[in-house]
Amino acid sequence: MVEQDRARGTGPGARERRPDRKPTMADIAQHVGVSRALVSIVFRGKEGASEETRRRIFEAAAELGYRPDSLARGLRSNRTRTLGVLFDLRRPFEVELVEHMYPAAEQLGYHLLLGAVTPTRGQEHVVDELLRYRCEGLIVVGPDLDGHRLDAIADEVRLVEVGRAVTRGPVDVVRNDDALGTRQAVEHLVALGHRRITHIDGGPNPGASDRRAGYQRAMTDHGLAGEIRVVPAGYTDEDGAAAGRRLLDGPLPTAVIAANDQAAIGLLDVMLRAGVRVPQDLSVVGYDDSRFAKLPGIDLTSVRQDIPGMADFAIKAVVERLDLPEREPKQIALPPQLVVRGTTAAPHGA
Amino acid sequence: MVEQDRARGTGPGARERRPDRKPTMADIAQHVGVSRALVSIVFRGKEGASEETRRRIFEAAAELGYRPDSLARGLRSNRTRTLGVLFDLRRPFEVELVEHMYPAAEQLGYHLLLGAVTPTRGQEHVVDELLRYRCEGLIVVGPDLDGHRLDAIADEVRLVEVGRAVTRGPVDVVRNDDALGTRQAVEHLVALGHRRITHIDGGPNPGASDRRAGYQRAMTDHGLAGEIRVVPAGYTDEDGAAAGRRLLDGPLPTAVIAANDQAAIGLLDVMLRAGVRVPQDLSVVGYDDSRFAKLPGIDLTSVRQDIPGMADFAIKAVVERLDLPEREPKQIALPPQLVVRGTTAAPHGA
DNA sequence: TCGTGAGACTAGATCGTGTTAGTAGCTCGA
DNA sequence: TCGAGCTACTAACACGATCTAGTCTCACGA
Repeated sequence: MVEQDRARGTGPGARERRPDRKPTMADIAQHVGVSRALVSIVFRGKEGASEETRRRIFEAAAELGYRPDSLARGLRSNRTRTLGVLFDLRRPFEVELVEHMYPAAEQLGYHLLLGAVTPTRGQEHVVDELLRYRCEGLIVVGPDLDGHRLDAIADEVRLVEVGRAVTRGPVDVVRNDDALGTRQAVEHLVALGHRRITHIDGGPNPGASDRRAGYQRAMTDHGLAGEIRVVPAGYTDEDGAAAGRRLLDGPLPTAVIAANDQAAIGLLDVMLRAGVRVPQDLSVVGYDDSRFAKLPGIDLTSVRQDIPGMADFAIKAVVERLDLPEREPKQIALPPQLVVRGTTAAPHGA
Repeated sequence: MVEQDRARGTGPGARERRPDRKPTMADIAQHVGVSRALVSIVFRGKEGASEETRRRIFEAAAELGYRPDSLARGLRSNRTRTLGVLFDLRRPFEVELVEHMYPAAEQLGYHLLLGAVTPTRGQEHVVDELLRYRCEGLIVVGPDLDGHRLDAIADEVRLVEVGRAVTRGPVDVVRNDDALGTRQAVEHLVALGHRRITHIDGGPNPGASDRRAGYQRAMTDHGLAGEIRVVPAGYTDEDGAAAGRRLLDGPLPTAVIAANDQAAIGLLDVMLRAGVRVPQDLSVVGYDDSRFAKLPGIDLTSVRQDIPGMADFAIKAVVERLDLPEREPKQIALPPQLVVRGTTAAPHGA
């Protein structure tokens, strides 16, 4: 049997396996006395092996400490069942998103290959790395790449973008309905009796323009177009603090909606130091419902993005396009939810 | 030439490459008119190819959009140059550690394969997955696995543990010198004039017992053995808040050292609500120097672990053991650094 | 007795690369 | 003229799995 000769050592002492080499299917085959192909059949759960043989093969595998080789499997079968996820480790929002992708992928029988963008590794670099590992699909969280580059990537692999508003080409897109989030914030405040509601703007950051537009439209819809006021800022503590100092120069509004939690926290700090009581003198709403918002000392009313929903959609979208190659790409914006905590209340005069 | 016939289509129209198949070295070889082996030589930068041929091969590769296949490469060469990293996505400390591992690995020519532990994927599961991808080394951050299991893993692959205090077996270990951190905190407070310094304990959590021991020894060394007081708590906001409420029942110390930042923040909140001024009435020190500590509204004095140092050591340790198989495993504890912010000051009476 | 079909199993090609052993062609010195 | 030693290159096997196209055995019906 040529098959069996391959497994090293037909000479004396052939029985023992080399301790420095990891066992392969050939080792199991030899141990059980069947062909390598049959071992493969058993491991893939295909029919064509007797119950008795299945049992013996599994036993031998356990005894030898066999572990299937993903590289060989992927190479031969052209199906790695692997999805690449490109994200930024420094953004807690993205990390949380990734965390929720795991169970979704697992349920559909796919693995996740994480590609972290860091200061030393740009998105371009990470995409390249992921594709070398033969990901079948790619999920790009918060893409920085320009449209042309993304088109080129979509040409090579199924692509899903998370968090980008406008896209063309054969790409699924899932994002938060940012405008709806600030609208919810406005409506919450209006219901409490507020009218003088100011928006702390997020500048050029992702989602910021939609958040601003949502604020403006909601204000207008409630007959408060005359009260619209937007203070330019950004997504950092410092941006929020600077905006807070600017607010203190003039007459205070009764409520502010910040573009995100960080900015809200920076603003909160400035206000508290200036003796402005929150929520009695000023209501504050953040955006993201981050871990910071939940801290006992902060307890910030904030807009929560549907992270599990986005993760789930992203995974299902790639897998669907893998299974049904001609499926049309979908673009979806999931509704966020306002989480009311301690920084909002009825205005003083109400 | 048998070699060239393998590249599909020797019949009419053979020139065009199939758009649905990714180009391989064989395609480049055919395009340039050399053997596949030579293409491999050029890509690996080995000698044995003329400058002219090198140039033509690189040109063809660029033109065809060739991308080396990591699976095939790893399979054949038995060198994946990949290090598996097992960590918990929900722990910002570990995420930050991983972030710093990237440049260290890159510099040594290794890739990182991230294996995230989540509620649905235990450490055992993740280790298995990483080994299937033929990682050459494994870095386990905050291992939960018992010693026997880790020994078994160390038998299959080079292993480095991050953050575990005691281990045996052929394993490198890098951790923070937790005891030194609390000692630094004690010395900072003593220098400010404090004597009644209480420790908010971390319970059974990783590092907590060392932090407690460091506190106790440092107090004793400064002749304050009689002032030692330990309040049982944990690593969460709630633990810290509960400890704070207990403290309020008796006479307050002038300073507390919490086992981590979260607990410190929970405690801070309780104190501020109770009208205790920080740092005038009570100094508070945290541990970890997390993002929370840096928030403007919190501004917590805290002990910073040397995250870049730990990441660097972990990567270098695995790679060294890969290059020099007989190198003795090292165990190291890196010194932390106290970051003084706004929650510590001289005690009231001083 | 023979053909047929199903069940259990195997041989050999194959995925894309790395690697070893070799060959063709050239120059050079004896 | 020969062999040695170089450079530039090629053929063929290997890695560990999957997959196609079989083979062998046995039972069954005609």
